[in-house]
Amino acid sequence: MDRRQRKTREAIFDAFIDLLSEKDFNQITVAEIIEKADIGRATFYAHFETKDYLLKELSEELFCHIFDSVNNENTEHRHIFNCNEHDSIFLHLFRHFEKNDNNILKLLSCRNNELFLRYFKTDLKLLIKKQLPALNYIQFEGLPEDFVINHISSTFVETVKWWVNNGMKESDEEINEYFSKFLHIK
Amino acid sequence: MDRRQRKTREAIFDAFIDLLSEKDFNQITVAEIIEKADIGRATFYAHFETKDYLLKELSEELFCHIFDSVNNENTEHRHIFNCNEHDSIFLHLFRHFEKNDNNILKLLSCRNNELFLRYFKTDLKLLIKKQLPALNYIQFEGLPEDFVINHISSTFVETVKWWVNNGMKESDEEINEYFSKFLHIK
DNA sequence: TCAATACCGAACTATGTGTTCATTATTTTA
DNA sequence: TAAAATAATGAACACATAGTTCGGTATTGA
Repeated sequence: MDRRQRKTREAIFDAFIDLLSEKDFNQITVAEIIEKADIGRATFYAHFETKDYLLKELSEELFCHIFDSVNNENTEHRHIFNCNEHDSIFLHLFRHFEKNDNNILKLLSCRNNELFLRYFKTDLKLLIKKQLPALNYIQFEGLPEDFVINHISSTFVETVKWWVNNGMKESDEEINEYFSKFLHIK
Repeated sequence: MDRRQRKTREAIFDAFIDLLSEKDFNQITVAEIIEKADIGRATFYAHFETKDYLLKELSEELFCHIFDSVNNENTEHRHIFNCNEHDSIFLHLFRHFEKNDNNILKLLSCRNNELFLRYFKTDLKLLIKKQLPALNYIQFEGLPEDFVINHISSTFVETVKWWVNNGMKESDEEINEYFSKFLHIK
């Protein structure tokens, strides 16, 4: 990818994230984005068809390495996040969030960002579906699998939202305990 | 209220509900609403400041009697819905939904209607908060009350959404069983 | 060096929002 | 039932935002 393209793309993402933490997605205009990113109007539309696609691509970029790190879990990763192979994927995710190494938290917690949350849940469900056999959800036996996955995913997202919106006073282990209590695991 | 006002208001609500089951809230224009409702533009704005307020007032109207019937539960109500005083409030709500006596189901299940769901959850939380002592949530002891209430409310909404979007094949008792399994009650 | 291409910027069309106001129709009340 | 009050009409209006177009300029990669 051309360096100019990379720079422009990055500038748009940065401006957009800034604006998203200030106001609702629907209230953000393209004019504001390009002004903050300091690029031309035509340039914006050369990169993103609409504001919706911008959010979609930003989401994918943000989710990419956080989900990948859980999927392709390896020794290096476990060392960085100080966890062992028996920790649940959810604790891994909470750890990632607490480290706040990217802008994902800012977006997960801001008001009126349901579209972003929907994208997050979609990816999270795929992850849960893959890991489902590893988790012992005997207490949900008899319920349709997609129903259970949706429940776990929703509960996780709601837990993160509550956590962030309450100032993240709890540690990653604590909030994982809370979450586990809801799902009755371990 | 003037009969003309009532008629106009009703026409707007009906047109709006129709459009909401066709497309996203954000994609609906005032022009479409007034065309379907067959009223003038100025009339619309005489009734509702914005499209957002329209949704808010519609929501309140729809929620009003469903939540009231649970709150001011009496013999007549129990007779109509064939339930006894020990049934949980959630079973009551599932019963209401299965009867589908108003348009609430249409709106709860349609895509991209997060604003409506947020209003619903807000009212539902108040109801749950009131009923919380009656329910025995010992398994959630140690967790902040608002966190627990949010969890119950979210789980209920997700259950209803899944139920409706899967064709409501389950009976009200069955879906209430599913829901109870998630919350580990009874 | 040079061809490709990304950016610029300004103008333009199109669409939707919300307001205004004089006129007409309906309802309320005295 | 007549008069006053109120609601609806419809068309025009100003305004904001979206998304496009295009000739000129700057940057890049080979």
